[in-house]
Parts: sequence; structure tokens; C-alpha cells
Amino acid sequence: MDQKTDTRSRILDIAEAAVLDKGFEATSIEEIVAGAEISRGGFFYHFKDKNALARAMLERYIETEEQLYDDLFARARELNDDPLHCMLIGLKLLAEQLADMPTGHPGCVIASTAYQDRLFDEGVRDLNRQAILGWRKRFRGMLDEIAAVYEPREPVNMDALGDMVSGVVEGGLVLQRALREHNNASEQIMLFRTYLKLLFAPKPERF
Amino acid sequence: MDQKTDTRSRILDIAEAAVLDKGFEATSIEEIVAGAEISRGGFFYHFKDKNALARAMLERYIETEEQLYDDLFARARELNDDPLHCMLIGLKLLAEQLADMPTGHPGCVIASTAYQDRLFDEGVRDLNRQAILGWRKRFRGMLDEIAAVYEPREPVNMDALGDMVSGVVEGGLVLQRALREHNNASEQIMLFRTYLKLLFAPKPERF
DNA sequence: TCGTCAACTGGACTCGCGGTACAGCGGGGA
DNA sequence: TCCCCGCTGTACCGCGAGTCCAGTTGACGA
Repeated sequence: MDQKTDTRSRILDIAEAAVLDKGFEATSIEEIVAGAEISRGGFFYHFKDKNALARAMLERYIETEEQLYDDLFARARELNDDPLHCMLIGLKLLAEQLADMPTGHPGCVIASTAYQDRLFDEGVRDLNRQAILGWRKRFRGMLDEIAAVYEPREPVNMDALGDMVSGVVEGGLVLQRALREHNNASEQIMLFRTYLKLLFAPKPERF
Repeated sequence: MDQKTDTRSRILDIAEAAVLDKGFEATSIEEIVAGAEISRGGFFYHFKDKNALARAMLERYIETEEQLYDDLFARARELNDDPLHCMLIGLKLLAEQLADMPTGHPGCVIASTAYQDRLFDEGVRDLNRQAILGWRKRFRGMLDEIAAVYEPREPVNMDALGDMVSGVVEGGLVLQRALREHNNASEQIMLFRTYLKLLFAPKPERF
């Protein structure tokens, strides 16, 4: 069963790299088995079809992404206890992370799956949904903490503001993919950070 | 030649609807020709392959989108001459437009094309790039006008801020597609609007 | 009236890819 | 010793994209 895990995750590694690079549809099972140095039969032994592969990839991807956010904001919290500053530090770290992505195409699987959803089954679509709802909850929670200390200078829909983190990253990734540029997502996050600074800055009513 | 145009644009209509609904890959030529009531031969008479169809669709789509933005901000300009207020009105109109989208799946073709780009040729990818660069230029221009009157309260990368309009829409569309909600894009635009209000609000240095 | 050309129809065929089925094989544990 | 897990290898199917091409229909000009 160690071997099983080994081959299985090797398939997932190869597939993930290929999918991030070219998209799911453009990645053939043929090239995955070639890359993983197994037979076609071997592939279908681990995954009953491409859908199962997609689901497994998404699960793994979401898990590591979740872990990354946990680590990021845990570090931010260590550096500053204030919820606003913690958020601002976390976003800065996130922006740096996005800018540092190796060959420049991190390409969030979520968006790509969302746009080809009819090719996938309900399970995959649901995973996708749950991941985004998870992010909403996470950021909404942090924003609530901030709002408890700093009153927003303009009324905003807090759920939507939580979504904005995900949205801005996804949007940025779309842009950098289409434009073949490298740090749109990172810059968009920095802009969002400035937004929060402006929105929650103490009101200048000292007079 | 009237008939040619007729059949051709009928194909494009059917294809566009199907692609917005299910994505490009999931739309078969079979169903397009069935919908347009022509033969497979007829389809290939107008488009040498699926790529040519994609290019034609993108061209048409970008054109109407460009027109929509022109109209929107022209109307906004009529209502208010001040560049900031014009922008704010335009964004409000855009948000309403996004919220009003018929069955709820406007689904910007740009993002979907970006994420499946390896399925397309260089021509399609370039169209995509040019469209986004066009938006950058448009919004960057409007922001410059604003910045000439109102000094931003925080330093920001103006190109990135221009991209944020597209990014926020694209990101919102990804969210609403994945979540099966209906007005994320519209809400994200409204949040961006608030951002601009905060960023360019006259500094409270009356004292 | 005839020829021509554009705009198709219809059918036969190739190819690649996803997916199925199944027989066999090597090695490690009970 | 036997069995089962984790594969290999091969043969086969269906679908959708794309090619080729021969033939039809209608408009329009000489």
C-alpha cells in the first residue's frame, strides 16, 4: 500500500503540473502515464476515469491551499495581535507568495474547473463550491474581527468583501494568464490591502 | 452573400449561447449544426475548424462588450462631468447591467478562453490579450483624469488599479459560476466603486 | 438560355482520445 | 504454499474533430 500511495501521488503530481500548465482538457491520459512511467491500465487502476482524477487533484490542491492560508495568517498573527494589522500583514505575505510562484503560472485550478464545469460530475463541482465557501468564511471571520475594533468608513457588504480576496486573486490569475504577465494577482492583492487600510482607517474626527 | 452572413451569424449565435452555458470544449460541432439546422459540411464551409469559430466568437463578443462600455460611460458622462463621479456612475450602471443578466450565466468568455488557451491557436490568444489591454487602457485613462483632480489618499499602481475593474469582474464571474450564485460580479463592482470613493475622497485637511 | 459561382448537402473515411475488459505476472505477507 | 495487491499489455468500442469530395440548388450576368 506504500507503493500504491507512491504511484498514485506520482500520477497526481504529473497531472497537476500538466493541468496547471495547459488546462485539464488539454492534458491527455496518454501523457500522464508516459510521465509517470506506468501503463494505461495502471492509471485506470487508481482512477476509474478522468473525473476521479480531477476530484483527487482538487482535494489535494484545496488541502494545500488551505494549509498555506493557515500558515500565512498564523505567522501574521504572531507578528501583530491587532486584527486589522494581522490581516494587512497576511495579505502582504500572500502577495509575496503569489509573486514568488516558480515559473509564473500558478493558475488556480478553481477557476479553470469552474469554467469547464460541465465536463465534471457533481462531486467535483461541489468540492469547488465548498472551497470557495470556506475562503468566504475565513475572510469574513477576519473582517468581522476587524470591524469589531474599527468602524468601516463606508457601508459595505461584508460577505462580498470576504469574497473579494478570492475574487481578486482569481481575477488576477485570469489576467496574468491571458496577458502572459507575472504579478497581476500579487498586485491586485496589494490593491485590496490598500482598500482595507482606507476602509478601516480610524476616522479623522480628532477635532 | 446575405445568406452567407445569415447562416454564419446564426452559427455564432447558437455557438455563443452553448459556450456561455457549458464551455467551449463541452460544446460539440454536432449540436451546433443541429441547432442551426445545417449540415456538418455547411459548418466547415464557414469555419475551417473549431479554432476559427472560437476566433470569430471572441471577435464578436469583444466588439459588443466594447460597445457596451462605450455606451455605459457615455451615459455616465452625460449625467456628470466630474471624472470621479462619472466613473462612479459608470460603475453603478455596470453593476446593474451585470445583475440584470438574463438567466444568470453571463460568463465572460475571456476567462474561459484564458484557462483553456492551449486548445486555441495564437490568433485567439492574441485577441484575448488585446481585449484586456484595451480595458486596461480605457480604465487607466479614466483613472488618470480622476487623479488629475483628486489626489489619491494612498499611493497605488495606476495600471493595476485599471486592471482591477476587469479583474474584479472576471473574479466575480468565476465565483458566481462556481457558487451558482447570481450577483457576485455585480457586488464586487460595487465594492470597487466604494474603493474609488475612499481612495479619491478629498483629504480631510480642513483644519 | 446557358454557364457559373456561392452556398450549401450528404456520406464515407481517418485519427486521437477516453474508457472497458480481461488475462497474466511478480512480489510480499499470512 | 497460496493469495491478493499493484500493476502490465493488448485488444476493442464509441465519440467527436477534421478531411475529401461529388453532387444540388438558386441567383445573376452575358
